[in-house]
Amino acid sequence: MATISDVAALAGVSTATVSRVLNGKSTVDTELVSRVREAARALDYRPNTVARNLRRRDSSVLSLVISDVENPFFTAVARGVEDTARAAGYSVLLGNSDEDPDKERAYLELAGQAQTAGVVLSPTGPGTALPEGTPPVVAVDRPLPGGRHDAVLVDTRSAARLATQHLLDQGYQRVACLTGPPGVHTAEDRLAGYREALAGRPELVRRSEFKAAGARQASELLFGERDRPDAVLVANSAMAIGLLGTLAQQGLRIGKDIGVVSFDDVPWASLVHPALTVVRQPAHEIGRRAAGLLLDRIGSVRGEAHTVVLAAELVVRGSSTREV
Amino acid sequence: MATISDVAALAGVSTATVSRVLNGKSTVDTELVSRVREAARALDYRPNTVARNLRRRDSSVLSLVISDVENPFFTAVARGVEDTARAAGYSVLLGNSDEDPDKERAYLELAGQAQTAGVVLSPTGPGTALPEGTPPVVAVDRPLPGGRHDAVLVDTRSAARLATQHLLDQGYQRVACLTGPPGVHTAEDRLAGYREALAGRPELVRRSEFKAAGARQASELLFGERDRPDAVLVANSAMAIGLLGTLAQQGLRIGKDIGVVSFDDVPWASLVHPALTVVRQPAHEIGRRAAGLLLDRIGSVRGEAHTVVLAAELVVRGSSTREV
DNA sequence: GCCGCCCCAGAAATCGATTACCATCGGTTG
DNA sequence: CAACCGATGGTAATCGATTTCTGGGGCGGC
Repeated sequence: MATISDVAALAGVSTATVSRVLNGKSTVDTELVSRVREAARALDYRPNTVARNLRRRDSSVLSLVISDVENPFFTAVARGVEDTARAAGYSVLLGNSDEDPDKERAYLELAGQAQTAGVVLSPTGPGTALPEGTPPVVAVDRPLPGGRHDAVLVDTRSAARLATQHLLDQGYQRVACLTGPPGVHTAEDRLAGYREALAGRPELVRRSEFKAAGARQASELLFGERDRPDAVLVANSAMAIGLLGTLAQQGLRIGKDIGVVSFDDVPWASLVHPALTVVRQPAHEIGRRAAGLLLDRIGSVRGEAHTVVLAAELVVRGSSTREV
Repeated sequence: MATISDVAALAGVSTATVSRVLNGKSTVDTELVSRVREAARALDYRPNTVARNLRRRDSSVLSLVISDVENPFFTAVARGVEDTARAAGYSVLLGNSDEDPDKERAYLELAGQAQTAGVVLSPTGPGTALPEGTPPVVAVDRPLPGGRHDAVLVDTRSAARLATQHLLDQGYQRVACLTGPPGVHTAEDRLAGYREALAGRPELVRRSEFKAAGARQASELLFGERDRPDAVLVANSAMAIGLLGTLAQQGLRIGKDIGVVSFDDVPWASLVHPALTVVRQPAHEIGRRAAGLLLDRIGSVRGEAHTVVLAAELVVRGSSTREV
């Protein structure tokens, strides 16, 4: 790879001039400008971003650290982040923390040490701490403890309340909630909304990881018991897969014997029969807003932390409507 | 952030000694070792990886450039890459080319300029060229033109042939193939396998992007025509969503009126009714093998290009079996 | 005609690490 | 006893860019 010195030598100027021409920072004689451009083209010169970042002490790369790349919600968020970042001339480097605080920490360290300009982060849990030297952070989906950082969240509690209320309105009597691990903010929030809607009725709560396998196990236990629910609110799409597997195995007719509402409007939600009622979260917009906040923050470090809360939408389909 | 000079000053030694202690490259007096370690701890020192990479002219980061983060196949590949990379002490930076050659090129440039140690790439198409300065590359899913690079592929052609044969064996007469855009290797390969199985029977081929919307349109046209197929081989899971949507709309009973086999064993394949027959590709293993090859290549640049071809498996479920 | 100012471009410092090279010291060998 | 050797640690070069500093030349004002 050609370096800036090679270009300077070929053009017969100093490296300072080459840099000035290529960055357009200062006026340079047009004759020299064309000599430099010519030389750069001839050598197929590309600036070494490592050297540039070292000197400039920043870079035009955003880190995106998400808790599960295999979750369609987060990949949609990732798309949103990428779209606005690219529009602003930034690239996005994606790390998958896999809900593991150690991996998360490793990626955050990398984000700081590699001098990325900022981080969009979906924190694994309440224990998430930012290593020293971490650039500006915007939390998505879940807030960071301390509340000193920008965040883009969804009013998932209201959504859970409305979804539960909807099941009750449809005549389901005994609504269960299958939510995520204790301490995970979204899991607790959805549970809280569920409880609000129950308004004193007896609750029926099970927890598992935000994965299909865990939800499968949890729901098998739930439906193996005497006092079965006749409806379930399930906290994400992967868990819905586990739940629906169990229901099929048990021979329960969804929408009749059992009502189901899931979080996240995945593409296949309309393909199962009956189609799945879901809480649709504006995943793409979450990503776009988060990237927007982050770019603002990078532009000027000052200012209060902003928290944006977006609304979720209940999309009613067959899985929750009693076919009378 | 503390720098190596701060540590050196606090420990009363030179930066060279600090570096030697922290990298264990050379023997250093135990007294100095402990002073340095103490100082590093006291200052919460973390080496600046940008500076380190500049000097060492490499890094322990792998780039992963995939063509669609929202495609479960590629996210599973990504998990595989990440798993082996992390085990070897590497981090993974993920870029989403979104099947767009320009974005792909931008990420490849970044991979080279940021001095990542290597790239795992699913090329967007036959036009993919590697910019000068690109580190070692392993292609996944689709080969790179020229054949001078390592690759991990799937024998998707045989799989397509077997899948088509399976549909014919089940008594379907008029099997269509809904595949990806012209020139995309996997699209062509699957089409070729389909044609092999047809063995001269009249073919019925439609193409669209590897996305649900395109497949939906294409299949609406396909089923709007006079001479409809009675079975379809569809080239990926996103396209299957579009196809299944059309079939439901048309009131066709899957597995009876119409047989369906899709590529990619997504989690929801068993949840639709009837369950979807699929070609299961070993996505996670593809990622692991690709990262393995890449790490080998990074270790020693010499050697022939290796191409690993993995087998895919036909998983027969209800969507392709005539319920007699 | 002289002084000061501005503009431009080169020289050199800088970012923060690694590492080639050299100096010192204690001990061993011929 | 001189020459040598290995271990150790400091000095300074280096990676490849950006940016500050500096100096020379041209031009306007007095």
